[in-house]
Amino acid sequence: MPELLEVETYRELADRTVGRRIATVEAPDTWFLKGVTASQVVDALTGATVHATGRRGKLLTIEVGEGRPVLGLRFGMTGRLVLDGEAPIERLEYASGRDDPAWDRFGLRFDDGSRLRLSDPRRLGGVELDPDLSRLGPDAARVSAAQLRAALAASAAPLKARLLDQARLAGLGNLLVDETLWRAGVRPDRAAGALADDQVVLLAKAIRSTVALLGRRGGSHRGDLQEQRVRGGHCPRDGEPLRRETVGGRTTYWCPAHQL
DNA sequence: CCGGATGTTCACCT
DNA sequence: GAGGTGAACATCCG
Repeated sequence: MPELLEVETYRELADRTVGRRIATVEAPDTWFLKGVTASQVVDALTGATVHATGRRGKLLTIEVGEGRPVLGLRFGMTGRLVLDGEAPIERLEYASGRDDPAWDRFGLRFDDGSRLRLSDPRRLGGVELDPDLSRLGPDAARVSAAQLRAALAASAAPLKARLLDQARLAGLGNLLVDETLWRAGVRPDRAAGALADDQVVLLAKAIRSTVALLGRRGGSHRGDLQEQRVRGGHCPRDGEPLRRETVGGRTTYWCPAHQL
Protein backbone atom coordinates (compact mmCIF):
# COMPACT_ATOMS: atom_id res chain seq x y z
CA MET A 1 0.00 0.00 0.00
CA PRO A 2 0.69 3.00 -0.04
CA GLU A 3 2.44 3.84 3.16
CA LEU A 4 1.21 6.20 5.85
CA LEU A 5 1.43 9.26 3.58
CA GLU A 6 -0.69 7.80 0.82
CA VAL A 7 -3.25 6.49 3.28
CA GLU A 8 -3.48 9.99 4.72
CA THR A 9 -4.38 11.35 1.29
CA TYR A 10 -7.03 8.63 1.02
CA ARG A 11 -8.35 9.68 4.42
CA GLU A 12 -8.64 13.25 3.22
CA LEU A 13 -10.55 12.00 0.21
CA ALA A 14 -12.84 9.87 2.36
CA ASP A 15 -13.36 12.84 4.64
CA ARG A 16 -15.23 14.60 1.85
CA THR A 17 -18.05 12.10 2.39
CA VAL A 18 -18.67 13.15 5.99
CA GLY A 19 -22.37 13.89 6.34
CA ARG A 20 -23.40 11.70 3.42
CA ARG A 21 -25.76 8.78 3.96
CA ILE A 22 -24.79 5.35 2.69
CA ALA A 23 -27.49 4.09 0.36
CA THR A 24 -25.79 0.94 -0.88
CA VAL A 25 -22.78 -1.12 0.16
CA GLU A 26 -20.88 -2.97 -2.55
CA ALA A 27 -18.89 -5.99 -1.40
CA PRO A 28 -18.38 -8.08 -4.52
CA ASP A 29 -15.19 -9.76 -3.31
CA THR A 30 -15.66 -11.85 -0.18
CA TRP A 31 -11.97 -12.67 -0.13
CA PHE A 32 -11.35 -8.97 0.51
CA LEU A 33 -13.56 -9.02 3.61
CA LYS A 34 -11.54 -9.92 6.69
CA GLY A 35 -13.41 -11.57 9.53
CA VAL A 36 -16.84 -10.59 8.26
CA THR A 37 -19.35 -11.79 5.73
CA ALA A 38 -20.72 -9.64 2.95
CA SER A 39 -24.16 -9.59 4.53
CA GLN A 40 -22.72 -8.45 7.86
CA VAL A 41 -20.95 -5.53 6.21
CA VAL A 42 -24.01 -4.60 4.19
CA ASP A 43 -26.30 -4.76 7.21
CA ALA A 44 -23.89 -2.81 9.39
CA LEU A 45 -23.39 0.10 7.00
CA THR A 46 -26.48 0.47 4.87
CA GLY A 47 -28.42 3.57 5.89
CA ALA A 48 -25.64 4.89 8.08
CA THR A 49 -24.21 8.39 7.81
CA VAL A 50 -20.47 9.06 7.68
CA HIS A 51 -19.48 10.96 10.82
CA ALA A 52 -15.69 11.07 10.74
CA THR A 53 -12.57 9.54 9.29
CA GLY A 54 -9.35 8.55 10.97
CA ARG A 55 -6.02 6.91 10.32
CA ARG A 56 -3.61 4.88 12.38
CA GLY A 57 -0.50 3.93 10.46
CA LYS A 58 -1.71 2.44 7.18
CA LEU A 59 -5.21 1.73 8.45
CA LEU A 60 -8.00 4.07 7.33
CA THR A 61 -11.05 4.17 9.57
CA ILE A 62 -14.49 5.50 8.73
CA GLU A 63 -16.89 6.14 11.57
CA VAL A 64 -20.59 6.05 10.87
CA GLY A 65 -23.66 6.53 13.02
CA GLU A 66 -23.85 5.54 16.65
CA GLY A 67 -24.35 1.91 17.40
CA ARG A 68 -22.64 1.06 14.15
CA PRO A 69 -19.22 -0.55 13.83
CA VAL A 70 -16.18 1.36 12.59
CA LEU A 71 -15.20 0.54 9.01
CA GLY A 72 -11.53 -0.26 8.53
CA LEU A 73 -9.84 -0.13 5.11
CA ARG A 74 -6.42 -1.48 4.19
CA PHE A 75 -4.78 -0.90 0.83
CA GLY A 76 -2.01 -3.45 0.53
CA MET A 77 0.57 -2.32 -2.01
CA THR A 78 -1.74 -1.55 -4.88
CA GLY A 79 -5.00 -0.40 -3.35
CA ARG A 80 -6.45 2.99 -4.25
CA LEU A 81 -9.41 4.92 -2.97
CA VAL A 82 -11.52 6.69 -5.56
CA LEU A 83 -14.40 9.10 -5.03
CA ASP A 84 -16.94 9.45 -7.79
CA GLY A 85 -15.14 9.50 -11.10
CA GLU A 86 -12.56 11.98 -9.87
CA ALA A 87 -8.93 11.35 -10.59
CA PRO A 88 -7.18 10.01 -7.53
CA ILE A 89 -5.43 12.64 -5.42
CA GLU A 90 -2.15 10.85 -5.73
CA ARG A 91 -1.26 8.49 -8.52
CA LEU A 92 0.58 5.44 -7.36
CA GLU A 93 3.86 4.90 -9.14
CA TYR A 94 3.16 1.25 -9.23
CA ALA A 95 -0.25 1.62 -10.74
CA SER A 96 -0.24 2.08 -14.45
CA GLY A 97 -3.18 4.42 -14.40
CA ARG A 98 -5.53 1.72 -15.58
CA ASP A 99 -8.75 1.35 -13.68
CA ASP A 100 -10.41 -1.95 -14.40
CA PRO A 101 -13.87 -2.27 -12.81
CA ALA A 102 -12.93 -5.86 -12.01
CA TRP A 103 -10.49 -4.45 -9.44
CA ASP A 104 -13.21 -2.75 -7.42
CA ARG A 105 -13.13 -4.73 -4.19
CA PHE A 106 -15.42 -2.62 -2.04
CA GLY A 107 -17.63 0.42 -2.43
CA LEU A 108 -20.11 2.76 -0.78
CA ARG A 109 -22.83 4.48 -2.78
CA PHE A 110 -24.32 7.55 -1.15
CA ASP A 111 -27.75 9.15 -1.32
CA ASP A 112 -26.40 12.01 -3.41
CA GLY A 113 -25.24 9.59 -6.08
CA SER A 114 -21.55 9.78 -5.25
CA ARG A 115 -19.53 6.62 -4.81
CA LEU A 116 -16.45 5.81 -2.77
CA ARG A 117 -14.64 2.69 -3.91
CA LEU A 118 -11.50 0.75 -3.12
CA SER A 119 -9.77 -0.51 -6.24
CA ASP A 120 -7.01 -3.05 -5.70
CA PRO A 121 -5.65 -5.11 -8.62
CA ARG A 122 -3.64 -7.47 -6.48
CA ARG A 123 -6.19 -7.88 -3.67
CA LEU A 124 -3.56 -7.25 -1.04
CA GLY A 125 -5.73 -4.89 0.96
CA GLY A 126 -8.85 -5.64 2.93
CA VAL A 127 -12.00 -4.46 4.66
CA GLU A 128 -12.92 -5.11 8.28
CA LEU A 129 -15.35 -3.95 10.93
CA ASP A 130 -14.21 -2.58 14.27
CA PRO A 131 -10.50 -3.04 13.50
CA ASP A 132 -8.39 -3.85 16.54
CA LEU A 133 -6.27 -0.74 17.06
CA SER A 134 -4.44 -2.39 19.93
CA ARG A 135 -2.61 -4.40 17.30
CA LEU A 136 -0.98 -1.25 15.96
CA GLY A 137 1.86 0.72 17.50
CA PRO A 138 1.92 4.51 17.73
CA ASP A 139 1.61 6.41 14.47
CA ALA A 140 5.03 7.05 12.93
CA ALA A 141 4.18 10.61 11.89
CA ARG A 142 4.05 11.66 15.53
CA VAL A 143 6.22 9.08 17.28
CA SER A 144 8.02 10.31 20.39
CA ALA A 145 11.50 9.26 21.45
CA ALA A 146 10.00 7.36 24.38
CA GLN A 147 7.61 5.50 22.11
CA LEU A 148 10.39 4.63 19.69
CA ARG A 149 12.56 3.44 22.56
CA ALA A 150 9.76 1.10 23.60
CA ALA A 151 9.36 -0.12 20.03
CA LEU A 152 13.03 -1.03 19.74
CA ALA A 153 13.46 -2.26 23.30
CA ALA A 154 16.02 -4.99 23.80
CA SER A 155 15.57 -6.61 20.44
CA ALA A 156 18.14 -8.57 18.51
CA ALA A 157 16.13 -8.11 15.33
CA PRO A 158 17.52 -5.77 12.67
CA LEU A 159 16.48 -2.16 13.20
CA LYS A 160 14.63 -2.08 9.90
CA ALA A 161 12.57 -5.14 10.81
CA ARG A 162 11.36 -3.39 13.95
CA LEU A 163 10.57 -0.16 12.14
CA LEU A 164 8.46 -2.13 9.67
CA ASP A 165 6.65 -4.02 12.43
CA GLN A 166 3.23 -2.34 12.47
CA ALA A 167 2.51 -3.67 15.95
CA ARG A 168 5.50 -1.71 17.23
CA LEU A 169 5.32 1.39 15.06
CA ALA A 170 2.50 1.99 12.63
CA GLY A 171 2.77 3.57 9.21
CA LEU A 172 6.27 3.14 7.82
CA GLY A 173 6.77 0.98 4.74
CA ASN A 174 9.80 -0.13 2.81
CA LEU A 175 10.51 3.18 1.08
CA LEU A 176 10.01 5.42 4.10
CA VAL A 177 12.21 3.26 6.28
CA ASP A 178 15.09 3.22 3.78
CA GLU A 179 14.82 6.97 3.27
CA THR A 180 14.67 7.65 7.00
CA LEU A 181 17.69 5.50 7.82
CA TRP A 182 19.62 7.01 4.94
CA ARG A 183 18.90 10.50 6.28
CA ALA A 184 19.67 9.49 9.85
CA GLY A 185 22.92 7.80 8.82
CA VAL A 186 22.05 4.50 10.49
CA ARG A 187 22.53 1.02 9.07
CA PRO A 188 19.29 -0.94 8.61
CA ASP A 189 20.85 -4.16 9.88
CA ARG A 190 21.97 -2.91 13.26
CA ALA A 191 20.40 -4.72 16.20
CA ALA A 192 17.36 -2.66 17.16
CA GLY A 193 18.03 -2.91 20.86
CA ALA A 194 21.64 -1.82 20.50
CA LEU A 195 20.98 1.82 19.71
CA ALA A 196 22.27 4.29 22.25
CA ASP A 197 19.69 6.50 23.87
CA ASP A 198 20.76 9.66 22.04
CA GLN A 199 20.57 7.74 18.76
CA VAL A 200 16.99 6.79 19.52
CA VAL A 201 16.17 10.44 20.09
CA LEU A 202 17.74 11.38 16.76
CA LEU A 203 16.04 8.51 14.96
CA ALA A 204 12.62 9.52 16.28
CA LYS A 205 13.29 13.00 14.95
CA ALA A 206 14.42 11.61 11.61
CA ILE A 207 11.25 9.54 11.30
CA ARG A 208 9.01 12.53 11.95
CA SER A 209 10.94 14.91 9.69
CA THR A 210 11.23 12.40 6.85
CA VAL A 211 7.52 11.66 6.94
CA ALA A 212 6.77 15.39 6.97
CA LEU A 213 9.21 16.17 4.15
CA LEU A 214 8.05 13.42 1.83
CA GLY A 215 4.49 14.40 2.64
CA ARG A 216 5.19 17.90 1.37
CA ARG A 217 6.89 16.47 -1.69
CA GLY A 218 3.92 14.29 -2.52
CA GLY A 219 4.47 10.78 -1.26
CA SER A 220 6.62 7.92 -0.06
CA HIS A 221 8.31 7.63 -3.43
CA ARG A 222 9.65 11.21 -3.33
CA GLY A 223 12.72 10.47 -1.25
CA ASP A 224 16.23 11.50 -2.27
CA LEU A 225 17.15 7.82 -2.34
CA GLN A 226 14.33 6.80 -4.63
CA GLU A 227 16.06 7.25 -7.99
CA GLN A 228 19.01 5.20 -6.82
CA ARG A 229 16.94 2.30 -5.50
CA VAL A 230 18.04 0.19 -8.46
CA ARG A 231 20.83 -2.26 -8.98
CA GLY A 232 24.02 -0.29 -9.45
CA GLY A 233 22.60 2.78 -7.70
CA HIS A 234 24.82 5.26 -5.87
CA CYS A 235 24.40 7.26 -2.69
CA PRO A 236 23.04 10.71 -3.59
CA ARG A 237 25.00 12.17 -0.68
CA ASP A 238 28.50 10.90 -1.32
CA GLY A 239 28.44 8.89 -4.53
CA GLU A 240 29.28 5.59 -2.88
CA PRO A 241 27.78 2.49 -4.52
CA LEU A 242 24.69 1.53 -2.53
CA ARG A 243 24.39 -1.86 -0.95
CA ARG A 244 21.35 -3.91 -1.83
CA GLU A 245 20.36 -6.60 0.63
CA THR A 246 17.31 -8.23 2.08
CA VAL A 247 16.70 -6.91 5.58
CA GLY A 248 13.56 -7.62 7.53
CA GLY A 249 12.35 -9.60 4.55
CA ARG A 250 12.39 -6.60 2.22
CA THR A 251 14.80 -5.39 -0.43
CA THR A 252 16.90 -2.72 1.22
CA TYR A 253 19.22 -0.07 -0.18
CA TRP A 254 21.71 1.69 2.05
CA CYS A 255 25.02 3.52 1.90
CA PRO A 256 27.96 1.74 3.54
CA ALA A 257 29.92 4.99 3.64
CA HIS A 258 27.69 7.12 5.83
CA GLN A 259 25.14 4.76 7.38
CA LEU A 260 26.95 3.38 10.39
C1' DC B 1 10.73 -15.19 -20.01
C1' DC B 2 11.87 -13.94 -15.24
C1' DG B 3 12.32 -11.32 -11.12
C1' DG B 4 10.47 -7.80 -8.21
C1' DA B 5 7.37 -4.53 -6.39
C1' DT B 6 4.78 1.49 -1.28
C1' DG B 7 2.04 -5.16 2.36
C1' DT B 8 0.33 -8.60 5.51
C1' DT B 9 -0.61 -13.10 7.17
C1' DC B 10 0.37 -17.74 7.85
C1' DA B 11 2.70 -22.14 7.96
C1' DC B 12 6.96 -24.04 8.91
C1' DC B 13 11.91 -23.92 10.33
C1' DT B 14 16.02 -22.93 13.38
C1' DG C 1 9.55 -17.39 22.39
C1' DA C 2 12.12 -14.80 18.90
C1' DG C 3 13.44 -14.47 14.22
C1' DG C 4 13.79 -15.93 9.56
C1' DT C 5 11.94 -17.73 5.11
C1' DG C 6 8.81 -18.72 1.53
C1' DA C 7 4.17 -18.78 -0.18
C1' DA C 8 0.01 -16.55 -1.36
C1' DC C 9 -2.70 -12.68 -3.41
C1' DA C 10 -2.62 -10.69 -9.15
C1' DT C 11 -0.75 -7.19 -12.18
C1' DC C 12 2.65 -4.48 -14.27
C1' DC C 13 7.33 -3.22 -15.55
C1' DG C 14 12.12 -3.49 -16.80
